[in-house]
Amino acid sequence: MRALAVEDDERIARDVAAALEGAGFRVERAADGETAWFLGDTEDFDLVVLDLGLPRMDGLSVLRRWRAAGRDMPVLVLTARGSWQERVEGIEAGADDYLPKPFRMEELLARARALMRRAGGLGAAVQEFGDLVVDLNRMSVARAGVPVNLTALEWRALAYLLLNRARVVPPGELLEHLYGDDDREANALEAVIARLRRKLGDGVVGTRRGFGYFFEGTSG
Amino acid sequence: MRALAVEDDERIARDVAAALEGAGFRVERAADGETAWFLGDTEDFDLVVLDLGLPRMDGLSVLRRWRAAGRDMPVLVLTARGSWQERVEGIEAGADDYLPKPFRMEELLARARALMRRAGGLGAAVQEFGDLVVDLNRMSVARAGVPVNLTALEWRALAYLLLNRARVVPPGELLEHLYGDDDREANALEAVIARLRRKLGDGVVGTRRGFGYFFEGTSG
DNA sequence: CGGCTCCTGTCAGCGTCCCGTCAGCACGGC
DNA sequence: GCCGTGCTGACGGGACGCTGACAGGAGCCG
Repeated sequence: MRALAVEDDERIARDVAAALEGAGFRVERAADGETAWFLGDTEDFDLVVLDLGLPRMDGLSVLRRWRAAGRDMPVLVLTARGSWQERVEGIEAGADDYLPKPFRMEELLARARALMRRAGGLGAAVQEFGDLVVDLNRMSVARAGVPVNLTALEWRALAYLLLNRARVVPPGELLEHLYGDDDREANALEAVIARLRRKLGDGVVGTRRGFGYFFEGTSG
Repeated sequence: MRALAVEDDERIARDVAAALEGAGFRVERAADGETAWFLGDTEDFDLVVLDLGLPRMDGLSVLRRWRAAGRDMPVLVLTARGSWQERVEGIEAGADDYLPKPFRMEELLARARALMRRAGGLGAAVQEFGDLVVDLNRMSVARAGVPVNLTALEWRALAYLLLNRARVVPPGELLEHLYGDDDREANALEAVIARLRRKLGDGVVGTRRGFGYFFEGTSG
């Protein structure tokens, strides 16, 4: 599964690429319209995430050119919130779906998978780690076949650890991801983790004292 | 393959008819609403291209009457460019797609083909989920054999959840899909969902607190 | 034009479930 | 053994979502 991320804002581009890679895509990146157009025209992608405000060639023009040339891969367009005009133009230009900014990475992934499913491909939404089964679309989890009901906050914490598996996530980072503002006591996070652990059992969320939390792929 | 071209501007009508004939359709023409309605009601067409601004009866009324009478042929509506409102009304009235004027004939043909593919192709217009039967062409629903009368808004909500089954749809996304502008209170959506549920019974529309709504394939 | 029906957004009230806080405890490091 | 870090159970305020009622408005019909 190959994806093309077209976005000139370096920070957003990095996040999008990381999220897509975490979902199993091999990701190519383009920071301007001409590069994007060239890549999309000469190579095959299973998914394109396309920002509209691009240097050198506007995103809509890029999309129109692809469509005119018969390139029919699913394209997810990033638009400014509430700008329905952009949306209409996007749809007319051949976009398959649009996502208003700002958005959460999980939502981007969910829509991307929905697109690919519609396109006929199989959106690999279900990931397994030992006896832990995670459905990123339904936002549901099952342990040893038993479905586990997570709240929104718990889910987002787990998903973040999942996307950043392979490294230890500092509590401050997790706090910022979950809330944004930092008005909470640090203990709030600990409470969330505790509830997560009680629901999921051992061997899922680990602690590295003094550093942070991490996802244990190997279920005990 | 028979097509009906409804358009009062003689020049455009001629072009549309020519394009459709070039694509292999046998084309009938109507220049006013009443004639169009009569033809569409009494004869079978595989495709209708419908302009909105018509003498004697508005295009939207024609469309609504057809749908009310159970005529489910694919209808491609021609609207003024950028008229978001017209588009929404058109879809609510039962249009399958719309095309903003001015347009290139190739685009009309492309959309027409896409419509027919959707209507006749394997995209099985009738889908069943347990004792719930949904006809995507007729825009009709039945539960346990009993037909359920949905309003335009309710239908679009259900259809969107259906199209995006396999994932949880955030309320903001559903709101945007239903309305486009964001002027509505969030509660409007809850009201629509509540009415949907009352009509359909349990086991169709589910809620995931903090995330959104989803379609439950497993009817209880 | 006037009356009727149906649709739908808004409002207020209510129940349920979150989840942040607090206090106390367990454990590891030195 | 002491301290600091992190974990846990309990609890209460509050957010979230559901529902019934109501009114404005659009369409339809006479």
